[in-house]
Amino acid sequence: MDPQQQPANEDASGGSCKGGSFLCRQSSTRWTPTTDQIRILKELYYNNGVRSPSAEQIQKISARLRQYGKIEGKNVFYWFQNHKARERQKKRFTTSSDVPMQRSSVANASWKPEDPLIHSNKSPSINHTGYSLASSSSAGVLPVGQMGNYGYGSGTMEKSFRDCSISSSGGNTNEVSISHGWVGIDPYYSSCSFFEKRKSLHGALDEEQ
Amino acid sequence: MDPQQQPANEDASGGSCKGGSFLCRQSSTRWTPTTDQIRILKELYYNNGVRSPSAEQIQKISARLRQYGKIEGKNVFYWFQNHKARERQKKRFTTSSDVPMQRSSVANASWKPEDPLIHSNKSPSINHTGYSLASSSSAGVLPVGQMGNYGYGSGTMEKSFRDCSISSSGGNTNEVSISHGWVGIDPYYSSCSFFEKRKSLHGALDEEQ
DNA sequence: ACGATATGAATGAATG
DNA sequence: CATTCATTCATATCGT
Repeated sequence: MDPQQQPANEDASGGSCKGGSFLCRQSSTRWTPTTDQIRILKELYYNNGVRSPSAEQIQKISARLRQYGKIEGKNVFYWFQNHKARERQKKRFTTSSDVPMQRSSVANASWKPEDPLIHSNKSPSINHTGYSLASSSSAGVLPVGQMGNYGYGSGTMEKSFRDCSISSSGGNTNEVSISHGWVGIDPYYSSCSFFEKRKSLHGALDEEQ
Repeated sequence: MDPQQQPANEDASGGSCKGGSFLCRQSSTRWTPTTDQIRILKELYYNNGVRSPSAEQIQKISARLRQYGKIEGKNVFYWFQNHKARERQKKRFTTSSDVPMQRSSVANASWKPEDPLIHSNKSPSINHTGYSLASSSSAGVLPVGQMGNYGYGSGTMEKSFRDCSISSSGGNTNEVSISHGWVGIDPYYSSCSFFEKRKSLHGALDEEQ
């Protein structure tokens, strides 16, 4: 497995606007998360219980993930939405109105293969904890203890922690040296800058900050 | 009762190969529908107009199909998704150089007459029972036929603009449906579209670069 | 054995 | 939040 397609170069906009004629649709501009980005996202999702990050959190997260490749806020937003939705959906298909039973047998082996396991080549004893979005920086704020709600049902209260500053310079979180480099901050230009972002979502937008 | 009524014998597909043809022994990862399963799926698709079964239907369908071989909910789900998508895709090309179809209201049962032809096995008379999808005792279960038949559009429009038609059918409805966002630079662009403004993310999702 | 095609699976992006 | 669409990847199967 490891469907991770080849190292997606972040140039992303590579193809650019399907040249040819007007009508520029950033084709192929679908964000392709890198393994590291996915790893982190899952960490946030499972370890931190983040399910529907708020605008601020989204920004922070995306900022942090940007270290690993191009990414925008909406990507993070959609990622969480999808991940959550799919998890639920899976349950919906498999779990038929099953009465509360204790046997833990048949209830699984159905949908998602669940964590694809991002096997990075890290040492067997990694433990790069403290990666919680919230820790790493200021001394004061610290993870408010995860609401320990992995089992869902917490959906609405995930706004426990507050500031998640992404102190990039701490030089701390560098727990694993990513293998294939290319990370870097690439100056990705959007060829089609006409409507690249400011107007992509629903077209509206605004002023509000 | 024994909900776990899984016909163990089917397992990989061993016994299901009664088609008298090939395909026997393929323990691979991916689900390989048996001829019977395909037959039924197509029946549902074409005869019943099922295109996007909902969770419950999926459960029922998969339960029924399980008689013919191993199958899980997700398989059914994906099957319909793919079938629908591919049919559309295929048609997209077929209808490419044709008169601008007027796209009348496709609000009726009329799945295109193309492809039905389910070449089933040699069995001269298969005769699968009627519809007994309903497996539970509870009432309410009925033939899965939920032909909603939303035509979606055979729109052969250029790319993927969903039809932005304001239902103007003669009058039995007064719903104005518009929503699509995305400002395009396309010639057709004119009506539908625009803001949705949901004040929750947009501002945040968008980020400065 | 390959290469082409069909089709299952996965997931980003949207819409309602 | 549920549902749906589009795209792409992975693999099975078939043709030559």
